[in-house]
Amino acid sequence: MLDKPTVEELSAVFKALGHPTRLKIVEILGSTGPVCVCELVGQIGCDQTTISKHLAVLKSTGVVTSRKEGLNVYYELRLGCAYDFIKCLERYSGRNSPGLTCESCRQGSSGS
Amino acid sequence: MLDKPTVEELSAVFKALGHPTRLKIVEILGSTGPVCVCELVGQIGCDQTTISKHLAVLKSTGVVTSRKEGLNVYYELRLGCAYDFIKCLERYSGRNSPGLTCESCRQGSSGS
DNA sequence: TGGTCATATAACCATATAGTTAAACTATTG
DNA sequence: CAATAGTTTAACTATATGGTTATATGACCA
Repeated sequence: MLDKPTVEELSAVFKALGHPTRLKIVEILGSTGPVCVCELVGQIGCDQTTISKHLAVLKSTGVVTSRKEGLNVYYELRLGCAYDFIKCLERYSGRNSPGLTCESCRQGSSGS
Repeated sequence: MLDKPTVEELSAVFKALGHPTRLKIVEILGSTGPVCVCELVGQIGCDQTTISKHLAVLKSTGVVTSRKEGLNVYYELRLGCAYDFIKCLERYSGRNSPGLTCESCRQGSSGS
């Protein structure tokens, strides 16, 4: 049985996603599957140590997992849910949309 | 047509949700509908000015809206999507679950 | 075993964030 | 119009965060 996470744990997930670089990482992982750090560095164009620190944040909050393969470390999105939510938000942009709820996310989620 | 938000705008939404108090606010708004500030203060047990500042963050990122009614200001969840995602995450707790994706969020979200 | 590549960690600094207190609005009531 | 209630804003301080540089770890190869 899964014990319900505390609000602190939950908000830590949001916080982890609350940085442009980390969000880009999640988008890349979500759209292309597991990639190694150097690949992320190449695509995002940040310093390697910066990416590495961001990955550590994502990993510590359970958003991604990692596995070592030879010299490389491959990161994979664990919280596919997050990617779905991002896609959801992208359609319901910040200020332009009057709409409240994203139907494609809503489904069996209404039970308390 | 809605223009796709930038990754900065998107991450700002996550960042806004990335604080325990703000997440509590969203949970309350999501589960009970619009409430006034004093109600939130009562339920959460923070200083009123602190709540007010958190509400400003949520509002500026488009997560909630507000309307004045007499002396009170009522806040309402605009991004129902966020509440769904929270519920989703609650079922797929941080470390305990091996599962990757929350089916109740996933649906028509896969198209880029 | 020494060198090199991919990644992670440590130390440091500048900036952002959150909480607190005090003061300012704003709308209602008398 | 004064007093009051609900809410917001401003100013301040302590702490957290993010980026940078330098260094460490760990795996592969000569």
